[in-house]
Amino acid sequence: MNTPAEKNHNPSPEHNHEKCVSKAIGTAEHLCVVRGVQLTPIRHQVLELIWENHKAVKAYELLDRIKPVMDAAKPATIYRALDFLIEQGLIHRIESLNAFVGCNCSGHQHEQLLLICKQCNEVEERPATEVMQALSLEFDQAGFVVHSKALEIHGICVKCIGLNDKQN
Amino acid sequence: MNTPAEKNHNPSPEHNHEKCVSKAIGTAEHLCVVRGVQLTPIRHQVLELIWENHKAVKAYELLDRIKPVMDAAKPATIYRALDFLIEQGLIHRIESLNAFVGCNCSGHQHEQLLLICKQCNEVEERPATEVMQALSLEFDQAGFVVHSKALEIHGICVKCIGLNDKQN
DNA sequence: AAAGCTAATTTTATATTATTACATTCATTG
DNA sequence: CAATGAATGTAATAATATAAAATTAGCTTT
Ligand SMILES: [Zn+2]
Ligand SMILES: [Zn+2]
Ligand SMILES: [Zn+2]
Ligand SMILES: [Zn+2]
Repeated sequence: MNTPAEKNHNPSPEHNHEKCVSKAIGTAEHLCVVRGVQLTPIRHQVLELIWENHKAVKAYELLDRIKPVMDAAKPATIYRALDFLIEQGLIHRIESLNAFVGCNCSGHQHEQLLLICKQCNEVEERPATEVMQALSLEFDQAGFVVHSKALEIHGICVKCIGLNDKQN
Repeated sequence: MNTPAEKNHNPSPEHNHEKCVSKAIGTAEHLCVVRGVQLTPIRHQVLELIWENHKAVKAYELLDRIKPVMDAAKPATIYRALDFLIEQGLIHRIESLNAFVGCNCSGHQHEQLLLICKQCNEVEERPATEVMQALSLEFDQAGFVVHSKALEIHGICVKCIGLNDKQN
């Protein structure tokens, strides 16, 4: 496979991804202890796979990737782990892609604006405070009581624009 | 079937739905002529089914509902019609539900805020100008070039809140 | 009218995503 | 240790969506 999404495999040098991972896993472990829920080996495994990079990843991709380690894995295995991680706010489900991505705001305000790059498939999470405020006003005006939000934007991220420009 | 989503089947008296339908179908016919594209019988049929109400409707529900009239209908029949209607901006796809709803801003600005009621399943489209402006700023700050937006809010609509309150 | 072209449709098959149900195992605690 | 509830294993299937090839219908050109 060599789709556009697979290009740019190496993160930019100034991005220390090991740090991202250790922070995310550390936070997850801590939160689960605090909350008295179990970050079991399967759940831990899935969370690590999701955090291999900042790209949106599909459930069945995760299944394929976990099989070498856990031969018994079935769809339900993955979906159950994903459900748990979503409940605990450790990952986001991207509705418009049927895909998942690690959340790096875990524990704080969780419904962020997701900027999803069509070219590198990376997802940037943004608090977008002004947007959220404008949304609140809108809900008040409409008399609408919010339970959950999916705010997903598709386009080209700043890194890919830079790369594209260089190529010309 | 008698899920919560099927309650409130009668639109409020002040809502003349025939008017909604005739406006939507009229606009669609007009736009297709202007654009030199064909609103074929199948596409027209599907658009009418979608406009039976303001609720989100699933592709396979449409398939079931169109079969009595068009026995030959298959998934591809529906999905092609839906693709066409989406391309022409005549309906919205609701990513977080895998469902569809008529668009009543057809021809104008198309990416609106969708307020989706969990109780009655109706979808309200709102231009939400302030939100859109705040979003634009956010994209500029992020250096992100937008191709498309999915702005979907789930909760309880003002009508259902009213009904719920009366019941207490 | 016949041939050629294009958009739309039909048909069959299959891919992808997600859930259900039930049996079993594991961890915790009384 | 036994009871309990949480988590996992396993199989089957449901729900959503697309691919590909053959056919048809409506035009255009000759
Ligand atoms: Zn990173
Ligand atoms: Zn990118
Ligand atoms: Zn109406
Ligand atoms: Zn409602």
